[in-house]
Amino acid sequence: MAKPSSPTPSSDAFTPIRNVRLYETIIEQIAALVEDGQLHSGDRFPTERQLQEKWRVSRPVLREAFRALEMQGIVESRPGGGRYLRAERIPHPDEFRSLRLSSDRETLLQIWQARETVEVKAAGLAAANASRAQLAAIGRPLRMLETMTPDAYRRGDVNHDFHTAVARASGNPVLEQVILDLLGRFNEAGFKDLPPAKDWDGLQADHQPIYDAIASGDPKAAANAMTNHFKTLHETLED
Amino acid sequence: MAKPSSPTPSSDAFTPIRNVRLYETIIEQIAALVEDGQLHSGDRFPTERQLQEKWRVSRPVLREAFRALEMQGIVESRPGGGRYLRAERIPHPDEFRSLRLSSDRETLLQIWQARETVEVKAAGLAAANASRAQLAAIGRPLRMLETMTPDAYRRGDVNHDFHTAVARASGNPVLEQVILDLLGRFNEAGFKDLPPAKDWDGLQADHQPIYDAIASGDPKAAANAMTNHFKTLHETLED
DNA sequence: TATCCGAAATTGGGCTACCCAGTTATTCTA
DNA sequence: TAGAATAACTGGGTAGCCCAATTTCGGATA
Repeated sequence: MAKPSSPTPSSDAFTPIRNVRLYETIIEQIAALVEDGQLHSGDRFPTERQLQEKWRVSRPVLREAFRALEMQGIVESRPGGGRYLRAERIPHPDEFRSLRLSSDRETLLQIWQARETVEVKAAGLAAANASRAQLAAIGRPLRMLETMTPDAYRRGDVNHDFHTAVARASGNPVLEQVILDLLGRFNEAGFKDLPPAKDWDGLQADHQPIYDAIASGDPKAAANAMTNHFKTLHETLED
Repeated sequence: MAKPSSPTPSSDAFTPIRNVRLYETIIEQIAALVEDGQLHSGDRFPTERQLQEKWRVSRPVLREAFRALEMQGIVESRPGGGRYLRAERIPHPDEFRSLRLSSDRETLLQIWQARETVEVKAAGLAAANASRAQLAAIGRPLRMLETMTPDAYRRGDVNHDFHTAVARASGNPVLEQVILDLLGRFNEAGFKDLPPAKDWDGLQADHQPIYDAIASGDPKAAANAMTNHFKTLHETLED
């Protein structure tokens, strides 16, 4: 039974760009389960064997779907004890992809705007909360830049390490994760398409005032310095 | 070969809280591949059969790992054509979980702070960019509140819909997604532990000034109104 | 010689069937 | 009735198979 269910049934005429994977439709089924109110946070899922029969799919695909959700902390699996829902909202499968795949100029600027929003805040918090060790972590990339040859320590890494350190020093792990995520997307989306190290060294100089403001424990100055940093680079982004 | 590799080998004495799944270690292997510089964005992965032999795991677990990464847009699978890397950074398996699972008071406040940061910005942008339809979407939950009985339209939904609409009206999908994510986490983390609708109606009244400011196209006023909203509720959070 | 076409090998998508160890429920015993 | 032994159940993992889409590559053709 359950005829091998061809991955791409007779989809009309021209097959769409991407044929849907089975595990994605399963995730949608799970989402429907939650939205219908049949399942709430903390509840236990039906067993693999039950769902397998209900949705007419094999266990492996079921597990693929649950694994994807599990990695995002939405579902918890207890060997021998069943699976449990841990969230109230199941994200649509291509929610992430849609944003990540678009690497046009517009998206890049949108990421930039989002980054500025959160990183300015983080700089202010860092000025207020940074421990000595965290401050050192912020300064390290800058000193690297002075000491070493430009090529020895890749430029992108300097930038990444600096912003990461500031994010961490904010003392707010949630904010930190948001920043890390945006930073990652930014690098993927179009860092390579940026100025070929034109006045790159000059831009890097922007980092120093930020460090100084944080070091002196002045939140407003730190926020301003970070704002300037983003403003300066924003102009470069529009060459 | 590859002895069934018991899920939990003879882990020393007391087994830790959570025994590691195989697919997680595979993700770490993939991450190592990327960090070692053996693989860059756009490159093609070795085939399932090759990796299966290299890491001594079965194909299903390999696919579980890749699926989890695929859903996050980090990997792309082309049936018959191989798998391709789409990012430069592979997140650690419990990067998400660690934050989502902690639902203590401290985390709740951290989420709150992050939300304030991005939502204040979104309110300002919405005042500048909101279309007529988007403005209507913001006003709808408020009118619902007036018209209907308190129970007919669940309170949590009003709040959720309002903030979601503002986020969308910002015109920045990236910012919108960040807000949606934080909003979701907030609701999961501890919304239920909040005041049992004490002066809830009064708090909802805070939404009106935000709407008015956005409607009148005044970014600063909108940002201020949103800031006040968060400040007011912040006090409530500390009862 | 350059180009096009078709067969063959390759690759991911999916399924069935099986075994294992931890968890939970049940039953039997003291 | 409390407690221990046992059976049933559940997720973790493996092996092997078939299918359809994609590459690859060699041969026929212009």
